[in-house]
Amino acid sequence: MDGKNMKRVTIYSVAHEAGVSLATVSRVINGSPVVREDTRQKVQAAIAKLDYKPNAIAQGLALQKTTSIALVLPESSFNYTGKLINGLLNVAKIYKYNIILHTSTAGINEMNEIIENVIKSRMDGIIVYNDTLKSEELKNLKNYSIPIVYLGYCVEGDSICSVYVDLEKAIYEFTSDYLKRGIDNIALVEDRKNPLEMEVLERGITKAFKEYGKKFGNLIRIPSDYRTTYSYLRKYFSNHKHDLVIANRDTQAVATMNSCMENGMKVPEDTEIFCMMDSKYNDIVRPRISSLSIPTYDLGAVAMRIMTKMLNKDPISDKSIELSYLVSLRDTTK
Amino acid sequence: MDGKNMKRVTIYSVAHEAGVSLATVSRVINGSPVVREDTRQKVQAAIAKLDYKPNAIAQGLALQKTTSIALVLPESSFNYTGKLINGLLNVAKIYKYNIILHTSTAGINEMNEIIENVIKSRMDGIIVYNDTLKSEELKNLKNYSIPIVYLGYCVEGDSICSVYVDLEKAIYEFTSDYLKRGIDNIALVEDRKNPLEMEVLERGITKAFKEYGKKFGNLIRIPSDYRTTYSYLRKYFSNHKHDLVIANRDTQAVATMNSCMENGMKVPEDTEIFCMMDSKYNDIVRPRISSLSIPTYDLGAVAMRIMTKMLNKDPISDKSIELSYLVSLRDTTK
DNA sequence: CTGAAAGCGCTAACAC
DNA sequence: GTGTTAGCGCTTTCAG
Repeated sequence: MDGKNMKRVTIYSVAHEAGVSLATVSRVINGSPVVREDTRQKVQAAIAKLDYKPNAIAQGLALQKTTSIALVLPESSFNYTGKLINGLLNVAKIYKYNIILHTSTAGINEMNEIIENVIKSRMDGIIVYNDTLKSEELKNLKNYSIPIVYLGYCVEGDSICSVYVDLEKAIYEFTSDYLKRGIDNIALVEDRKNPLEMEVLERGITKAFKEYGKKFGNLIRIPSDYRTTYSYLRKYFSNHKHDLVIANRDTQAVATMNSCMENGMKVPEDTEIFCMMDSKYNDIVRPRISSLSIPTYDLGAVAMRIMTKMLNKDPISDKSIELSYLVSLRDTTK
Repeated sequence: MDGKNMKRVTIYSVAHEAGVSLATVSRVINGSPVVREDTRQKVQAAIAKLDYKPNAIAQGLALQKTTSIALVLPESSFNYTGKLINGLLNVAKIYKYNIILHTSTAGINEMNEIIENVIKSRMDGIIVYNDTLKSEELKNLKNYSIPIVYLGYCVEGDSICSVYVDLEKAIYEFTSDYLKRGIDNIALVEDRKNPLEMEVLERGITKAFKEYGKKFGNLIRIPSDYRTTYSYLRKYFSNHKHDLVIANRDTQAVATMNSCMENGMKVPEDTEIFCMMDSKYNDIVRPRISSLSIPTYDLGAVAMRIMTKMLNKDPISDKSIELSYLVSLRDTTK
């Protein structure tokens, strides 16, 4: 078959080839039960012969739906959203949905651009991860009454569902356990790239301290003139010492660990280290860093599944789904 | 504005609101220079008033193009394709192209499914990373004369361009340098997940050995009954020793390092370690692993740019673009 | 069970 | 300059 000079093969070509009307062809394409068996055969033969592929664009126009959904992620987040994407894609594949990938840079106002695009392209839905979407933009999106699945936080709303892990509870429980044992020299390393997540973590840890009649004061802020977390921590730990240091991402946890060790501290004997967001590297690096294990794959898979439900207008028992976490204690915990 | 019960706003609505014909509205949307300034104003006012967004699907139908291109990656590859995606997405954004993300599992024959989808959705082009696409499938794709950009290897063809780094040359040069110094106890760790890449590496290293009148024989195969590379290497290095061990991905390099050290070898004194595919973790892990630095971001960016050229039918000076690499020597090299 | 025809929203000749 | 009209490829009443 020579694609180059070939006339486009449309539903008309098939209809003509099979000697039926295009309506009939449409019926067999869509598996309508009314068409007689022998005509179905004829049509299918014609389809095969011409190698006909229904034009999804035209179908989209006629049906007012695109079976495409937009996925918006923070730029450069693939190190920790990789499994999420796999989960999402795998169930999207099952339901025949296409995923259009967008990334947004924190701070830069390109989210509205993305929304514009999503509306113009008539996406059936949009899945947004984390703090990529500010509430004003969210409101903007609501005007178009497009189904939204929010990943990472619990967000309530009309055509919004969310799938998340309660990080506030996680860090609250984790630190409470230390406080109970009288250990309160606990520090939290700032993650400059995820301000919203930081807020959540700080809230959780503060709550734990308050319950024990104490005040949390060891948020290690990384000054903006330091390019990397490591370069600052290296200095910080030369004259600071904590019993437990909690970091958000694996890179920050490793940076913490390296900084401590290079300043002569023993891990975990002198300071324990804990990482909020697990990654495969936590198992690989020595000593292996203890961390929270979050079902990232499931986050994506569940998000996509609930999206299909919204699109099918299926009843949704729970508009916000909380997934549970595990604590994986490894070498950086006593 | 109440999206729910609002009538769809189309080009007709705008035309009516502005008191012009839909052709005129179409002209101002597409920035045609012929329309008079005051009517343009009228139309734009109407567009703003109605919050009209052109339907990209209808445009796609009329223009026979979707401004969408498919990106096919190996499943679970996001750890090392993350920057590539960022590069791709950033230039796609500039040219207003949407990226539809697909993943394919090695071995499983789902590539044809993806191709089917790509054709049905009338993607303008397809960008494929690495060994995701076998030659038979590639031939299949050629029937549809859809522009293809192949990432990772040099592939020649009619409507095919490729962007790649010559890994064979890289490993050839790197090992040659050792051989020149008389060091020939060099081993290569198998990467079960990237068979095609392994072939390339083996070819390069074998060539280097041959040029020095030697034979390369230290390919460390990971038996299939071992779940992880590490679990096997752990055992392997209890009775093997090499001067230099080369691994493909960072995880394998770290696994190698851990295995060596846990078997009492000193790195790099006893054995040096080198990693073919750089990642940010190589800088973080201690000792820091020496590696090849590949311009992953550029791979994506260049691929997308050349794709736009193909789509614009711009003249393309070079259908296959080789990007250069750097060797980053860190702590695992003497 | 099948066909005819209207419509999905937009573009692009072609008139005026 | 602007309007008219014929597609783009498909779905879906509505007849028969």
